[in-house]
Amino acid sequence: MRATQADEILGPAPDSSAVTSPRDRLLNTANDLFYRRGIHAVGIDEVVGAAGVAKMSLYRSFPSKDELVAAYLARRSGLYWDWWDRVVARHPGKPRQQLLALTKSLRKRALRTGWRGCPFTNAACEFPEPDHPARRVAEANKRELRRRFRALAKAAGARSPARLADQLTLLFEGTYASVLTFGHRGPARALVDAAAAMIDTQLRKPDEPAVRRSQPRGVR
Amino acid sequence: MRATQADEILGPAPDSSAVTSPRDRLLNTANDLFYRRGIHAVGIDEVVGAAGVAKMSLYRSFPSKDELVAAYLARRSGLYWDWWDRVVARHPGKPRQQLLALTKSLRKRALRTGWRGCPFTNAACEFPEPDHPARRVAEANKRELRRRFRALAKAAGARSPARLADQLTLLFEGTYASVLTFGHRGPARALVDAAAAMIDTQLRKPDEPAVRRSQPRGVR
DNA sequence: GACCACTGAGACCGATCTGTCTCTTCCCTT
DNA sequence: AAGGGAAGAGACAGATCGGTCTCAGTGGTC
Repeated sequence: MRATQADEILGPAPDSSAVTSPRDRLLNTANDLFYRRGIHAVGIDEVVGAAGVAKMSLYRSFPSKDELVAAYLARRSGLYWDWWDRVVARHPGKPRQQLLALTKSLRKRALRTGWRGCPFTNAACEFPEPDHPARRVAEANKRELRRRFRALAKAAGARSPARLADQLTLLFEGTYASVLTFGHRGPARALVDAAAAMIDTQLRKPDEPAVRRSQPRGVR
Repeated sequence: MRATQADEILGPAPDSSAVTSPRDRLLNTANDLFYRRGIHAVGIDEVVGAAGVAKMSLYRSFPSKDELVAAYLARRSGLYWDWWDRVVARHPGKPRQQLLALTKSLRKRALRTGWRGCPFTNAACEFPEPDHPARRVAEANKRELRRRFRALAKAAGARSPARLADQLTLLFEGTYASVLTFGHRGPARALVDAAAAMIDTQLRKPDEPAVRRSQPRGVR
């Protein structure tokens, strides 16, 4: 009953206390505080206090704050691929439908209040140092994202899978980033239409007429 | 000789010292340090030291660090619109060419090493508080971006200017964000092709065949 | 030459940062 | 019942944070 279907990406609530181990409580609290408020803006004392855990318990489980951050991101990355696999599994053998389903699911997430974009991109924004443990986790997640997009684009028969993958990656990253300044009523609402246009353009034969399937009931 | 043509967005170099006022030196240094390393990661003492300025001179010009950050972003926003206007001015009366020129210029910037995406999005990432002065500047910049995209999309004759504007905003934000984790060899290279596809899809009549103009010499 | 506003230099403040150490309590196992 | 390991509580350290204050120098203006 931890990661429910309604909370596909975010993971369990931060207040699951007492019954779990200090380490789990710390990770839950770190997930909540670091994501909502930013990593630099949240101190160890606050994490420890909100988790209801002694400070020494933190340093018994993690060698440093940086490693706690990396662990928080690593767990979040696992949840992210869980979500991805769940969405993809709904359309087995139909890569085009899988790509569209991913964008639709992300769009739904982006319109929710309280969502603050991609934890990996946000962490990379806060930590420019190339060898920071948090950045390593974030970059690994992004490499995997690009790899999966390429695989799906290739399976869907895109003329240039690498390019379609990069275009979709741009749209995903744009959705993540746009909520930071525009909020949940911003351009993220255009994600599905944009992705559909990209996919159409890449899968249609060059001289084939454009079939504008999502045009009539479009947003705005 | 300050903001040269070769350095369209970034502004003057940080080491323009001595001759300028303490306030200008502080803004130059803040622009360099805050953008490269992040805002929370750079303390007042470091800014003051790198600028070669007394700490009191900072607090004589700015009431707080937050206001220095806001001033840095405000100046940067002005440089951003200077760049925009310059690019747009190259194709007077041709909004479609203007949109494409903007994406091409941004792509060129995105491929440069040392570029670390959008200072406004990055600042918004670091400061989630809704009433932070830096956030206010960042959000104003983004509102203006969206407004300008809508105006250009409308002038270009898009079927749905608001939607095309949002799609292009997504691509811009995606380009900004993607360099944070993928670096300058990441999916940002697909920006121009993606934007061209979006524009094509929106400006072509629904039953018109797709004219894939940038396909033959595409990247990858 | 006197005056004055501005600047640099640096001490200083309280708060907060990450991380360490000690001591006590509690629960589980045998 | 006894023992032991884990965890809570909190003091403590050293560094750094943003911000204030004082004082000496300096360059320009009447």
